[in-house]
Amino acid sequence: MAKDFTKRSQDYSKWYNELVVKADLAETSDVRGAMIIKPYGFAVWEKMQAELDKKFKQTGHQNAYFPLFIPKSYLSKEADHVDGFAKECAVVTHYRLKNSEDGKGVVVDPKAKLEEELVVRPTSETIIWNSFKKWIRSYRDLPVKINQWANVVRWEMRTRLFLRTSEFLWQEGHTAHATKQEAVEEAELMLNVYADFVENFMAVPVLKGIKTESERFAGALETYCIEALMQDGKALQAGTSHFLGQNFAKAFDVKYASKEGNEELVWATSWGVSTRLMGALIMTHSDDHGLVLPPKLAPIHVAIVPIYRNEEQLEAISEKANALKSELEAKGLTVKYDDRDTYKPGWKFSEYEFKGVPLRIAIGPKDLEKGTVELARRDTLTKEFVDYNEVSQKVFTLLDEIQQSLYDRALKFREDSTQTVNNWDEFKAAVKKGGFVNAYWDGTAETENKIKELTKATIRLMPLDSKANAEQGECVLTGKKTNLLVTFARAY
RNA sequence: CGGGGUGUAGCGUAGCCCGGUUAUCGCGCCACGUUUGGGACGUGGAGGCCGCAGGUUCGAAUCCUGCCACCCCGACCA
Repeated sequence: MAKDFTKRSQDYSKWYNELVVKADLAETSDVRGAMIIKPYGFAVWEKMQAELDKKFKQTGHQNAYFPLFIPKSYLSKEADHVDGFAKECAVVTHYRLKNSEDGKGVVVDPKAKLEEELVVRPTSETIIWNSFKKWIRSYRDLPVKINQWANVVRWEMRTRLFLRTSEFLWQEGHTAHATKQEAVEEAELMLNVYADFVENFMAVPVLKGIKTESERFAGALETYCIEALMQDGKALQAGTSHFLGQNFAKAFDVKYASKEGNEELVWATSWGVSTRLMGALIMTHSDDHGLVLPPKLAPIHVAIVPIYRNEEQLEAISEKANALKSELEAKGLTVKYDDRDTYKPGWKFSEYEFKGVPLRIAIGPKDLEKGTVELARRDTLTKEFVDYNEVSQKVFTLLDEIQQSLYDRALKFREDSTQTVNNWDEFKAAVKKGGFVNAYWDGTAETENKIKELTKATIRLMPLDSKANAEQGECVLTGKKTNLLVTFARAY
């Protein structure tokens, strides 16, 4: 399995592709750009969903479901929005097939052309706001705070498993508020929910900030984002939250009667994270031995492998293993006792290692004699013998430790990979080296584009409070005085 | 959608330049036996429209044309 597995230093993207497939997370499908998420990969995604869903509900949101198909005319109601997505929309034009003339298959029935073509949703603002219009009459109907778990389609030229696929899974939150302040607070709140989740559950440290105008979501006034740094020094946008102002309320004519009896446009937000988080997870923690999963997202916390020479030994070991399994499961862990006799222990060790199972316990004849087990941790690849009576406690301690140490390790990597530069030569060298590069920027799209052209680096984010920054510096490209100290990187 | 590369068994490959018996090897798979503290070994077995469609030829995995898919590098993006 991990034999002939590409090392990160040899070819990082090959390493990633092989890891995703060999760890049984996902595979490519016959449909261009679309992926098949396999049970093991989906189990990780389900853990992410479960935690996020809990957080959304705790912050007052309700789940709902809106159609996959959006009437083409809806999409064009908000000008910036349609501009942003038009180039990557799949369109449904017909609703029926018929047998082909030569009898060898089916063809689209030209008679079954749709009056109005349907767009497969690239995101759902328009169809949701079309409903909000019907739902919202008075200030008493506000706020409306909806989330939906769904698939969306964005026709991509180049795709990579989890990182960019034509169809992907995500959640999209859509809220409507009476005041600007409330909407801005909502967008900021959800950004914090994401950051909290990504850092504490995925053990992936993130920077929080806002996007420049050119990187902003199509139709938003402000896009808040969290950015993570991958091991190859490239940044990955892990989640976004948008303050949409009144753009969609205007486009869909969503007004409410205020307490004072005035007719007012409502204020909007939307926010989402996708299966792309799986890519962030993989590229933050995994190593040349395969996947590394933080305990909070691991579908299997502990794998127990018996080592035996005869049936008698297996029985004695199984008794101990099953007792331990029950004890750990009673405390909420997922434990796999792998007593298959079709694979040898060494093979199983490698398999669980490759699949990122945080802890592995081996029980053999020597352990039976000494009353111990061998406990191995995935993140450090270290092993130790532990008294059987203490192993349960030790497992919990170690899982916490692994969760924390993965985060600490990733944070240290990010800090070591963050540079602050003051002039163009330093900037070029820093971007070439990789990682986050902090530099002053004069605030113009022109300079931003020029920098992107010259170095492939983009502004990943501006600090949340950048507008309040009193410090002055010189733009790294133009030398103009500016107070905008922003973070650049090459990005996924 | 531009430039480059690759398509041979589930996976990785030899053969292709220079056309010619039954398409090579490894891994994996199946059966039986021996094994089991870091990817076991033996014996036997199954598995191929040589990416697809045309063409050249007595004869094509091999030569020609077109198409498709995947990978890498650009443009676009979560």
